[in-house]
Amino acid sequence: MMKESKTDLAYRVMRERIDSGTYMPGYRLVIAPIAQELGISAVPIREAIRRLEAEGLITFERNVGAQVALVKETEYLHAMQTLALVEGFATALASPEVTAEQIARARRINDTMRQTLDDFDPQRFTQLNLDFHSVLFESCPNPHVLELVHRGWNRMRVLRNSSFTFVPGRAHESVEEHERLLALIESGSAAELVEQSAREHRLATLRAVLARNAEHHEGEALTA
Amino acid sequence: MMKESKTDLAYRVMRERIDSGTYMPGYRLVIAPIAQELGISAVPIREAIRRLEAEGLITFERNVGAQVALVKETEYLHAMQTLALVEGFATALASPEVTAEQIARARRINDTMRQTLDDFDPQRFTQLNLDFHSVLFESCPNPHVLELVHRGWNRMRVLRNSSFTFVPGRAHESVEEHERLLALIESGSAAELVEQSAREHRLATLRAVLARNAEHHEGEALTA
DNA sequence: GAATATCAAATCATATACAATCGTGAGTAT
DNA sequence: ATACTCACGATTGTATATGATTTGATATTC
Repeated sequence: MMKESKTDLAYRVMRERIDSGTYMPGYRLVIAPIAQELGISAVPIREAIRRLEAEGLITFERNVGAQVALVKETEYLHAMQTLALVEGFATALASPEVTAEQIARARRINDTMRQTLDDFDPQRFTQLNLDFHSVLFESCPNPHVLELVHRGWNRMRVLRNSSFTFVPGRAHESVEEHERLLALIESGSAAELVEQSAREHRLATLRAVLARNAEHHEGEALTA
Repeated sequence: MMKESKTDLAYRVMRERIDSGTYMPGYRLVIAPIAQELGISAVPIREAIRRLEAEGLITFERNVGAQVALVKETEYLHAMQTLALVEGFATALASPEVTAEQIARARRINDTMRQTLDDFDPQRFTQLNLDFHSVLFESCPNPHVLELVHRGWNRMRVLRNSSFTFVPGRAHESVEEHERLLALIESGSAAELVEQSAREHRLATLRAVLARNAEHHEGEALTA
């Protein structure tokens, strides 16, 4: 087994900290202290930062440095819209290839989601949601599209500790939509229908979050 | 005016050489000689390589190095399929915002394309095609989607000097489809219709290339 | 003769040292 | 008070040197 490179180590550590919220959006990633803490030099840190930048988790400015990406409402809208697009397509591409076993597995996950609706844990629900869709994506033959899906998920991860958290009231509908989506795939529906349905599923979540935030800040109107 | 950083210089030079075909697909990008030639050290070269990798123009393997991306037929299919997806969506998003001036500009470009059909130059036609769609994308409000479009174009650029060149016979249809697309946008058609139409436009090109290559190699069958 | 071990050259990976650049705040003129 | 300049500290950018890994050729064993 090959030892993990320093660059990969730096990437992994920073990535974990962004995911866990240790580095909140806006946090400045200063190279020198991180290098000292990890006991490695600055160069691998720089390369890891480039990588995180390419994935959109952080922003980088020349001679100024890197910071965990800040996400404004329009940014969030655009990211989710894009995610809806690629998830919808990935689901449609996978649809004809999905096996009965995968359907069953996805349905089990969705049942678990339904059970957790009583005492709701956003973190856990989000993870189960990822698992659910991951099962469907297993059969997607186009790795490019899957890569874009993962990019989108990364982008969302940064927001877990921001104001764009999941809307509890939305969870019920989400579970029902999952069920309908499975039925659609099971019955061998046309790709366009599956794509449309999966896309709409994500867009509905987007609209729920935006509506909640609009109430909360009672500020700017927005066109979904 | 800020001086260009060494990393940017290295990126620009390598990028140009990949685009122009000086570095063909499969060409190994060895750091040391490039550094010596440009009169800079290895570190900026490495970072530029990371960036090119993130954009998908080159592949990189640990302790082995980088080479200009090789694209097999299935790879090409997936990349084009993805491009069709994001271009279609970008066009649909832009559609309601497109101005009469932009329509006129796009139509002029398309007219130029029609004129070049007589003595056909793939390189020039491809460029005009990019210009045409770029005009429509000017109004696209979602920068994420636009970024994905550009990623897709980068991916295609590598192929200019491979076996996946444009099919001359396809050019005529392409010009006509452009005209129909403009009419659709002008008449304020529904987003779904525009998206479907723009996506299909790209997929038709994909099918033409695949069909040509299938004849040429008369080898493997493929499911478009 | 085929498979495997050995070694050297090429290349990548990282550490260290120093140069270039940027942001900030004190000081000064208006 | 405001705007401007400048110098300093913090931080990034790059060069050089050295260590680590891969690869391919050659030798060796069975």
